[in-house]
Amino acid sequence: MNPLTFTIEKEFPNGARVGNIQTPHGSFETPAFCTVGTKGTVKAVSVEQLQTLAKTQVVLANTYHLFLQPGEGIVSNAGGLHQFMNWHGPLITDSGGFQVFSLGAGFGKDISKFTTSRPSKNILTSDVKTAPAVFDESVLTQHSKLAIVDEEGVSFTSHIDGTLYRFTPERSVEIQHALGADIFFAFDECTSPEDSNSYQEKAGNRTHRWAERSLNTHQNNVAARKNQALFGVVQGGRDPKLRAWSAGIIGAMDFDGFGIGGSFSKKDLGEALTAGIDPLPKDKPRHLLGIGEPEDILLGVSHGIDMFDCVQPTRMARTGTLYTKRGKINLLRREYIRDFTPLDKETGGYSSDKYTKAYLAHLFRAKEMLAATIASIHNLYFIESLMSDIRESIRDNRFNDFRTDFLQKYQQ
RNA sequence: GCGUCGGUGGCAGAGUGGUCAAUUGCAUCAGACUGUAAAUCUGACGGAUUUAUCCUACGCAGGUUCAAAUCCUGCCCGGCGCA
Repeated sequence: MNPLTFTIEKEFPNGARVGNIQTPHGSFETPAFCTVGTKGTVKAVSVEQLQTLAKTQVVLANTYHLFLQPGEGIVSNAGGLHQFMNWHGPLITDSGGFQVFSLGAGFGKDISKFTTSRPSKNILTSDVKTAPAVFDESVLTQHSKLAIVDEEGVSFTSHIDGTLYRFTPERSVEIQHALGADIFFAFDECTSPEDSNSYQEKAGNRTHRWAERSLNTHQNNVAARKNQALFGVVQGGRDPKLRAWSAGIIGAMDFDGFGIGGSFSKKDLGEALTAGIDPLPKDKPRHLLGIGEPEDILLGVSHGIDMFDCVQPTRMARTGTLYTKRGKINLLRREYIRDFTPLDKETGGYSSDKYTKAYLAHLFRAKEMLAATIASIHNLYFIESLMSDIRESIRDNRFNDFRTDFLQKYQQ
């Protein structure tokens, strides 16, 4: 029995599609936004608020973080992550592959999912990418990073206490089995957009081998196979040819769905999607990892992406920025101190008309915790509402118009 | 009244002869953030500006010195102690 059923309700050739995914913990409609709850909590927001106020469909947690704290054994003893965190809806875990990048090549460099327009400082050249024959801890300190990759896996220095740990594809799958999410990801290497094509190819090959190993480990666990779906992750960097290559190889493996990983420059996301989605099987869900600005979601949907996850709505919320139909606003700006209008009347929903900008501006300035909560609920609802509008528009054959209209107002 | 310690930029608080328009924190202003090392980080923060420099500033007024927030004198104000 398959733990995941993906039903496509309507789709356009090589384009947007609407459907739903059933998991052992309920179903969700696609295209879907997966709210990120890295450490088994969506920062500043309770599960009850997610359900009733933010209209959250799916939550995504992180293997690396939960492994470090509290450890997968605790979560497993609690009865799995659903039980532990009291989220009984669809749940996903990410493999820790992104941390290979953010704590490794991207460490301290001002780059994460996208390159910045600013010239990045201290770009390490390919020397650091040379895997040592025998792993030596000093390599980490030598290059001031917390993670380093080799063929077998990745060695991490915990950002919490400096302890050295080792992740392999097998270990990542084992931890994710213990966490027990409905969907989880194969362990991959998220590469830097500043890596050369030859490195992208080398890392891609390794990610493909890791995908195979992740898949084997999962398939050998009969119990886990019944309850958990495994997604493989496409890499390939920014070159469309490499994207297509990686998608062809990962897409041919027996995964339940596919993640599209990597880090981009703003302008080549579209190309990467065009090249990287086509080789994937049409009947399986595609998840664009770590992307969540409205304009990027719309772009992804137009290419046939079914799932997104992103830190952006909650992180922005915590630092004082709200999404509105007319673009993002930073509540810490002087102009909102005396702005007694609702947060975003046009979006509707819980926080949009119950609280004023002046009140939230006050909470942020006073550093009250409730600021983060209200703002997070607002932003999450905004994105959920956008996803819902997107689905409706696909069903009604007017996605392109919707996209144009939305962006025109949003980017004015 | 006597003694003593002190008065520094919006606030707190360093500095105790030149490298001081003055460390740092807070506040303020602006910016960044996309599979969360993030309730975080970056920049600006006396005035003018040809961006080189000039002007005004460390309670007030004088003085010493090539040079004073820093030393001296007087005054004003505050804390503490004794009367």
